[in-house]
Amino acid sequence: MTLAELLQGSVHEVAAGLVGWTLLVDGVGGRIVEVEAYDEDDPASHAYRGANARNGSMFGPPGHLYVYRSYGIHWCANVVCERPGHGAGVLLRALQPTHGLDRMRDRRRVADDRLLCSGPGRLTQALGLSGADDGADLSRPPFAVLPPSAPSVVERTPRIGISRAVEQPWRYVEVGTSWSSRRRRAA
DNA sequence: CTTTCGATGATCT
DNA sequence: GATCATCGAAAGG
Repeated sequence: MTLAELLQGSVHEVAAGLVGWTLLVDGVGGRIVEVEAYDEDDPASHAYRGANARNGSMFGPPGHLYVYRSYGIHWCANVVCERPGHGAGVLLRALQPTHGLDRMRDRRRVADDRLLCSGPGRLTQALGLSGADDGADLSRPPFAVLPPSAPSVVERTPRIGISRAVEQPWRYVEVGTSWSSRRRRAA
């Protein structure tokens, strides 16, 4: 399976399928363990009300990045999906760091490696992503997206930090990971 | 341990 | 003027 082949599917197939892949930026990154799907006709999606100056890359070619500023402070990154005439993407929420740990620690300055990439804003900071990367093609350097060696077990939960369509289970997390943005609550 | 709240800027109403 | 796909420090229990 190549990234281009995975991107042929629906936003939800792409989101679930991306879990376990490795994302690298200039050789720095890790395994994708948590994402969220933002589909067309999704009130929580930035693309819901059509294209604007911020979300334009969501309406561009699949396999590119949509990077936006969040709460005026952080950057968040999506993988753009193929939805002709609409905008859709998969928000990258957490990685299990595997490559370039030293560079990530330099950028993040946190005591615990668990905090390097466990959140959409943390992830972009660790990888050095910013608005300059909005629209960038993930199939070309300095980016690399590598398939997993074995399939992951993925669970669906409601998405985090939104106020519309809050009950849709469109967050995809690798079962058993300790690198997601939220630890599983005790039962 | 949990909850609250400020930062900060683009977009929406 | 309000909201927001967030984070981290501070305050409370």
